[in-house]
Amino acid sequence: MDDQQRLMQIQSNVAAMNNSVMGQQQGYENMQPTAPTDPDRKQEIGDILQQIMTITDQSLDEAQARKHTLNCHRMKPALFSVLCEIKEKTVLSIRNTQEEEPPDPQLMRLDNMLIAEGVAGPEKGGGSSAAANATAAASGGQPDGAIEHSDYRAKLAQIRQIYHTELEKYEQACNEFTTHVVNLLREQSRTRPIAPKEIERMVGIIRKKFSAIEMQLKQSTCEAVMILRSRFLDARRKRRNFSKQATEVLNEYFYSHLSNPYPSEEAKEELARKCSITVSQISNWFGNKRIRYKKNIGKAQEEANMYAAKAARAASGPPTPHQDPSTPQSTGGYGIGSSQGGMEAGMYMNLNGDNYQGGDNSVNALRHVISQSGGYTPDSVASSAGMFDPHLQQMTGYRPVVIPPPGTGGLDVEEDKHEENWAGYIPQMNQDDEYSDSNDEDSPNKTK
DNA sequence: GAGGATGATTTGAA
DNA sequence: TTCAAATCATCCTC
Repeated sequence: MDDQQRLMQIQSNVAAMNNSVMGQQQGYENMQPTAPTDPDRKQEIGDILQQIMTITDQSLDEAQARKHTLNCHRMKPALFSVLCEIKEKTVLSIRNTQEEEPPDPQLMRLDNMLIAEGVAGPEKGGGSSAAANATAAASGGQPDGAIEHSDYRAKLAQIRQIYHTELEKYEQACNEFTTHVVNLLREQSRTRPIAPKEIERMVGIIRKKFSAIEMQLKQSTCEAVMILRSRFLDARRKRRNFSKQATEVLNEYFYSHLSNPYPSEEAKEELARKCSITVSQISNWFGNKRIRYKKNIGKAQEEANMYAAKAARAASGPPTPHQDPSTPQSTGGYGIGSSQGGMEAGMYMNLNGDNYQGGDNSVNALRHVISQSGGYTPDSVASSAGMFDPHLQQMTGYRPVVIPPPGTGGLDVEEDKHEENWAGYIPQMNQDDEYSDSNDEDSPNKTK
């Protein structure tokens, strides 16, 4: 509907309502020296409306003067109330067409993310705690991790602060602007019909505009957090070798449980504590170790020799004049005699799973270590001076060994569910032959 | 810088 | 979920 039509409608409404406003007009008429006739009155109302319609086309001073004239016009209250009524109807019809909009899913997603990341809502662990976990995993619990973590937290705190500052600014600006517009509308309501609902609607529009700006801010904040996070997670890929001591501990465990190198959860946790790395890193390490052991069994056996010798030295320990023969010293590893709940001290096993009551010398210790490492019989140990013979690198013949007797708690490893698969990779002496000829390519139990 | 070593990740199977 | 295997990415040694 254009201005002209609206004007016509208002005029006809005014004409129709003329009778109803007559009562009001009576008072004014009494105040006026002359009472105009009907056509004159219509003309007058038409003029007033025309003036209202064109008031915006005039200069400020001119409009101000016109406004003043209109305000003082005797017909003003009646006209004003009619216009208010019409306006009210219009506003209601607009309002009715405006459905209550459901919350924007995008905004909800952003809000949820910001809360989860600890940027919005109360300051809590959120993303920073996730970061802490990831950093711990990345750094292996080493001090560097703490540095990275604090760095991440500092940056996240910075983002949080910027976000809240900006949000506050927007809210303040929104409130100021709303107040300004409301005041303006109230001011205007003196000269033109403005219903409270219209003001409400205007406030709603302003808030909507500002919430759109807020959404942009939230989006930018989310992006900043994602960038920070991705940088942080990229750092996770930066590999750091474990400390020498940690590798030693892990290798000792591996070679002293060579028959079944699958540490239980408890053992993993204990190893993780000892090595200052995470349980998942322990799992990774054992996974890699098993694969690489299989792939390069020759080299692995050299390493096994080394650790066997080392364990033997540790087991024999410094000479003690009155050592109890029934309690050989711990290997220092996680197997027998260790604090890990392994087999009782002095209880060793041979290939057949028989217990061997150990003595007090290094041969016994070797028996233990080697039985743990590869399941050599005491005899074979003795014949090979308690070490993996270099020939072992070429050795053939692998079969399951070292079955812990029931009820002993066994080796500190998981149940033997993997043993069958792994058994094929355990170096094993043929009990009839001391060891196979290194060049015996046709040996029936060749290395896989 | 090349190449091996090594920790982490991905993928598929059980 | 855990594991094996393959692969990636980085470190380390020469």
